[in-house]
Parts: sequence; structure tokens; C-alpha cells
Amino acid sequence: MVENLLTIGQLAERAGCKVQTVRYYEQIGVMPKAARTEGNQRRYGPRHAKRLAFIRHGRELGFPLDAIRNLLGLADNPNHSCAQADHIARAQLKNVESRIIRLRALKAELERMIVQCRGGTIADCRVIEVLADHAHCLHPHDTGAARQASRTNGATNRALRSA
Amino acid sequence: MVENLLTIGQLAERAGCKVQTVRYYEQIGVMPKAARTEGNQRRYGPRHAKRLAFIRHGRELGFPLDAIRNLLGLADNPNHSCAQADHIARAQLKNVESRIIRLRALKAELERMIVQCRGGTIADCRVIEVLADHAHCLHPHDTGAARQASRTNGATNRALRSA
DNA sequence: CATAGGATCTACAGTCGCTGTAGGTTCAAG
DNA sequence: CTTGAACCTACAGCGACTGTAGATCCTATG
Repeated sequence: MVENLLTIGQLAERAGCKVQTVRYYEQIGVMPKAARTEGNQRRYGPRHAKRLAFIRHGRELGFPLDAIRNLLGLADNPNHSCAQADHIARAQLKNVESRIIRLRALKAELERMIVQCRGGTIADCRVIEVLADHAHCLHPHDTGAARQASRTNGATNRALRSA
Repeated sequence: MVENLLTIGQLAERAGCKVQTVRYYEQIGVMPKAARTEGNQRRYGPRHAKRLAFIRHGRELGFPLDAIRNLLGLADNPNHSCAQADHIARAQLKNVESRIIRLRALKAELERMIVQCRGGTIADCRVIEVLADHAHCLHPHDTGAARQASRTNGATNRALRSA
């Protein structure tokens, strides 16, 4: 190895991502074009490594690449106010909070499903039942019409081409 | 409207998803082919509505469509033991729990970032800094080599075709 | 110095779960 | 009868990668 430069494989390993991911980042422009050896292979210095760490860390925090692109843009001219960075982070925080709330509800429901599924047959398995049941639905949609329809269950398929 | 059958738009609205999503589900086979009117429009009965509710509810619980397909398969022959359904639900519970743990860590970090970003300039903005800093990284990757490389910052680009 | 095999290269297709678009047809109300 | 919303098919696009094929490069060993 020459001059302490990293190959793409070494860079990727350090950042905890795949080689293809690094190439992808270069392709979409969040990573700059790498320098090349005479044999056309990419070589990376510490600045690349830092930038990639920044990107990966942002991704791990759930920021979309677009937001990361913005943050990188902000970081590139450091005399700027950080109001925008703050704004991006706050938006992300809201996002994360709502995901947590939803996931907690999901967790409770899954636990209920599992507790109630005690090795019987599917016919009385709560896992299936809970999933099928509107009453447990997080989405506040209509229930009345579906039940109404299910009362008129017998005569449906007239005026139909095929069933 | 004839015979209490639902149009695709009505069905989608009831399930809280888009019309295209319903067509997509039909296409990939998690929803059965719908009956058609003479004018070739889809019509749905209560069984379809229930199945779609099942699917959407599963998706909201974070199940991938593949797992839902399995659950539907199980639900379709109810004499089966529910061990498999239980297994799927347990796997999903683990998944959800680990997502919650991760998200809580992210939330804490984002809050820290925001608190410390008090309208200064980017240069001392924690949002940027935290993202750039290896020490806050969730991924347990190497830090030594990158720092080592950054010490030899000056002489890098010999043996390179271009910078 | 030759060679083997691992790492890299480009280019492109595939993943998941939708979402959007274009260009046409059907349906129900006025 | 006309209008316009809702429907139809077919396909492209999204985000963020991941995988593949087939060629080339790099380096360690014989």
C-alpha cells in the first residue's frame, strides 16, 4: 500500500458498509470522485474517510441521503448559521418520536397475539384473528360499511363477468 | 352501486390505502383476482375487504408482505397448528423490540444535538459535529487507522492519475 | 519472473413496497 | 347527451442499496 491511502474495500470496512455502497455514494454525488491509481482503482485519503463516516452515521440516525446532502453542504461553509442544521435535526427527531410511538403500540399488540396463541389450531389462533380484526386497527378507517356488506353475504355475483 | 359490492376506490378508502396499492396486491398475488363488471372494472365483496384489512394491518405492524403471505396461507387452512403463526409473530416482536431500542438511542442523540445547537455558526454546531465524530458512532468500527491516516495528511496524491 | 486468486473495475438488473404517469375507457349524475 | 370523476392497463420511478457478469488489476508465493 502506498502513501497511507485506502482502497475502496478498506474504506468500506472502516465505515461499516459495502464497497458497492461507497461507489453508489460517489455515483449520486454525496461522496466526491475518488482519486485513481494508474490501474484505475480508487484510492481514498482521510478526508474521504471522514466524509463517509459522516454519511454513514447520518444514515444510522435515520436521516435520508437528501438531508445528509444538505448537512454536508452546510458543513462545507462553516460561517453559516446552524439554524438549518437544527431544523433538519428537529424534523428527524419528530420523525423518530412518531416511529417510537407506533412501534410501542405494535409491540403491545404482538405480545397480546403471542400470549393468546397457545398451541391450538389456526381456527382459534389470535395471531391471525388480531390481524384480521378491524377493532385493533391503528388506522381510523370505516368499519360500518364493511360489516354492512358482510350481512348481505349470499347474493353477490350477479352482474359479474367472472368470479 | 349494485349488490353491495365495492369499487376499488371504495375498498381502498376503507382500508386506508391507495387504489394502486390494491392493484399492486392483486398483481403480486396477496389479493385474489377481483371479479369484474361488464365494463371490466373490479368489484369487491366483504371477503376481499377482510383480506385487505388483514394485509394492511399486517403491514402497519411492520410485517413484510412475505410474512403476510405466509400468515394468509396459514389462515387459509385453519386445521393447521398455529405454531408457525406464533413463530412469525415472535420473530416480528423481536424485530420491533430491537427497532425500539435503536430508535430510543437515536432520539437521545438527536435531542442532544438539538439542545447543543444554539443558533451559533456551523463551525461549532453539534449537529454537524456529532455526525462527523466517530466517537458517537453506533457501528463498532475501527477508529485508529483513520486517525493515523489523518496525521499523514500532507503528502497524499503521488502515484495518482488525478486528484 | 510467472502465475494464481483475491480485490477491484464498469455496467446494469433486481430488491421492497409502493407511487406516479400517460393515455385510454366506463360510469353515474345533471 | 354530455361532462367529469373514477376506473383501466402498462410502465417508469422512488430510496437506498445489493447482486451479478465479465473484465482487469494487484500482490503474494513458487
